[in-house]
Amino acid sequence: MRYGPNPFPIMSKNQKPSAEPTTARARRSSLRLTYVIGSLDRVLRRRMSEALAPLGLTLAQYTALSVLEANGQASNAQVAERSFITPQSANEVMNAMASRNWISREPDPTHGRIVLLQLTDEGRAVLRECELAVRTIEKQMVEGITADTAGTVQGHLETFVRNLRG
Amino acid sequence: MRYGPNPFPIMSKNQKPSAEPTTARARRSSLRLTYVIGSLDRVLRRRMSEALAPLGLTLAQYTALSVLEANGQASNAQVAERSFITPQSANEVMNAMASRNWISREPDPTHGRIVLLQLTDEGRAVLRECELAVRTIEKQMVEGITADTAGTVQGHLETFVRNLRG
DNA sequence: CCCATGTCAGCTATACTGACATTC
DNA sequence: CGAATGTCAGTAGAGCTGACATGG
Repeated sequence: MRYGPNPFPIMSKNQKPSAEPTTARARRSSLRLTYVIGSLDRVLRRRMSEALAPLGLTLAQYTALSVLEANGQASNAQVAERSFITPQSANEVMNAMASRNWISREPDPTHGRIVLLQLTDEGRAVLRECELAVRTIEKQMVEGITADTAGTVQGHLETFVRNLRG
Repeated sequence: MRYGPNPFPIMSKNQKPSAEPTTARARRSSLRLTYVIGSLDRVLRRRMSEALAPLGLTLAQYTALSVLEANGQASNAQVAERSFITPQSANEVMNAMASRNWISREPDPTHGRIVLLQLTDEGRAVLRECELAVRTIEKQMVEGITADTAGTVQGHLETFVRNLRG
């Protein structure tokens, strides 16, 4: 089975088309919010990875670049926190990106242990290309709802994250 | 570093507390919706896995059980579709659950190749326990917003999934 | 001393691609 | 034959835990 752009026919042919329609719909809508979030992340992750692959980076790398741009400058530990991964994992991602000259590493002047990470011009250029690709996907995703509504949804999701963090 | 309930101080001590506040906030809110979705899924996945581990199952298994309950009966291929994984991956999950007597497998009377999967009573019981645990997390997640709003958000997310699928 | 940070190493989980048989 | 399904492999990459050094 293909997992490209159009791979998911919801119903296979030999499934009864509408056995117990009410019950089935009631059941489906009772699927937990957590399930929907997981599903969305799955599809999104697949689509984004596909879009980023031709540009030569992984989703984790794109995330790290985004975090760095949003913060201007950050330690590896900070990037890890905001990418929701361990510092060790973040470190690996950073190694890959440093070797491509997408990020620079310089010691924090106020703290000898910390290494400050920052986007290079080259990294910024790559990031811009990525955002073009991602924006297309995001646009398709929110098709049919207003930008305002999308913003509201995003706000709620951010609340969810905060609530779960403690 | 711990990754439990309270592990994420957003700012480390030696970061300038509010350098360029306006710009910083503008930047943060410009973080893509995709990033927020990914973050939420990460945290949620961690929390749910932690909650399910004591019950003896993985998140993938819980998802499969949920899908089976929502559909009553399904082939492995169908479960795979709705779990957004490949049939091969689904098969592995199903093997684990069949060996624990959480699901039953019987040949489809109308199609010799298809194996219909179904929850056993035991599987249903386990699923109920899981839902208790998950409900707690979900409740914490949506704290502060009404059930109605949560439903609206879920509706939008479902639209997102549909839009991305094609 | 304690804690945070960075980072090397090995491991595990998960889901993937490939290949093949079977059924209609 | 072609399409869908099930399933046995092997693989790959992502992230984790452990361990250790270092700075404040």
